[in-house]
Amino acid sequence: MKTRDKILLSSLELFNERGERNVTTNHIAAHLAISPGNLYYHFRNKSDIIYEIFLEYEKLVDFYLDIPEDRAMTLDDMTFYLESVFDGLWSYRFFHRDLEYLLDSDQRLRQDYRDFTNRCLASISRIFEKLAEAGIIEPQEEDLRSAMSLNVWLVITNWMAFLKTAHAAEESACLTLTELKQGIYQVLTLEIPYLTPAYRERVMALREKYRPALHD
Amino acid sequence: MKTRDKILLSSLELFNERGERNVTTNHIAAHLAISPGNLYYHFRNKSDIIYEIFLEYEKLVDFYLDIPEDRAMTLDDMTFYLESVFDGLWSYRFFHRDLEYLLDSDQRLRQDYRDFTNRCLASISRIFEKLAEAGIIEPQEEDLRSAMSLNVWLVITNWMAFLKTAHAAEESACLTLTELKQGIYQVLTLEIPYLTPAYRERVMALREKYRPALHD
DNA sequence: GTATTATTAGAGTATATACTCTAGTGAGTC
DNA sequence: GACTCACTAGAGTATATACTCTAATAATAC
Repeated sequence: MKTRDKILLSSLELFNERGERNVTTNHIAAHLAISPGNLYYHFRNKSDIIYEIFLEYEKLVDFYLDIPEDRAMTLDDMTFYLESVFDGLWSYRFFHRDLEYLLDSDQRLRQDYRDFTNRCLASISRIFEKLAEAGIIEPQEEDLRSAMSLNVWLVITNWMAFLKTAHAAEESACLTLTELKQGIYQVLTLEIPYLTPAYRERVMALREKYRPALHD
Repeated sequence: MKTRDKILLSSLELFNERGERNVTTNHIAAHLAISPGNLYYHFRNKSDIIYEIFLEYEKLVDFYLDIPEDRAMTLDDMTFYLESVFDGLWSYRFFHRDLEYLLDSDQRLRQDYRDFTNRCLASISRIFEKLAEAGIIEPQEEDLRSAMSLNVWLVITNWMAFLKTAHAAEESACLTLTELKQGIYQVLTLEIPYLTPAYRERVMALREKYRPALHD
């Protein structure tokens, strides 16, 4: 594997584990057993590394949230979207943690992230629309749909932060993908009142699968 | 005013303006035109300053979320809770921005914040319960009520972070209390499906007051 | 082979950061 | 006037951080 790619991979790993704030370029170089000079040969600065990682993240989520327009939406589709988005969130979890600081340090990233958010919100809204077309949820006015989409986005992107702060121990590492996916339970909670009678039972059963084991 | 109090006040001001990460103890001292030594005479370290500010924040929110048990809840009460909580969030807005890092650096704070969260969640849940007793919303099972409360908490505590990232310009300073209160619109969106016919119109009208002016 | 280019090591730098240490000052007490 | 004690100044320190510079080595092109 190319050094450049190894740097991106290690950076992501360290950022996720310890938080971007606690990971310096020297740490990254040391972790790879290369020199700082080498790292700076491949990247102009730390922001550039983060920016490239964001581009990967963006690509992944855009791929997941691609909505097929040639057919109706199924419950399986919805499950896939939820699972995928939380997978993506997990893989790039450092990103949302220090988001504000990152955006303040890199205007390119700020603009791109803004566009990214808007695309995600549009996708979520489109998913709601197609779920309604498929008779899974009741159709809603556009106003309500976009406000709901925004709430879904808020719950999704901040679920992990909540989990981390709710944990008693400092070992942030003990957070698991399974726990993260309890976020799906929270998202489905938002949908409950809008479910059609035909699908209510099935969605509730799906939701039950993600119920937190023990609310500590 | 005592130097100690001035330090707390200036710290809060600078933290809110620039973010805790961008404010050093030297900055704080310089801003007050006192020496670093002076600052460290009053506080053992930066964490201690933050911890004391948290205690203030906690006290304020606990005060706001005190729920009178001797009478029924009104719509005005609900409006008061929402307005107050967003006011508190605004006054201590630096806190949620770097929350994870802050909790990692101070175990005392982690434990206290955890308890604080649980109290808030309990209050939100209790508010829902009393809103149901007052016939404003339909009563719900406890399970659903706590999941809903958690969603409300997520929307409230992360609304500002969302606003900051959605803004195109870097001037985070241009964020206003008015914009922040559009978060109330989002919270009320969560309640819509549960409103009783008797109150639906009134709550919807209330919600309309907080509607974002222009969804840019 | 030779020239060129891509890659790497590793020492080094300017600056910042949280925090310490010593030497006071000034207001009140007896 | 001597003493105490809360408070303050300001220089200083150890460490960290992002990043640079030079020189060397490996890979590739001709």
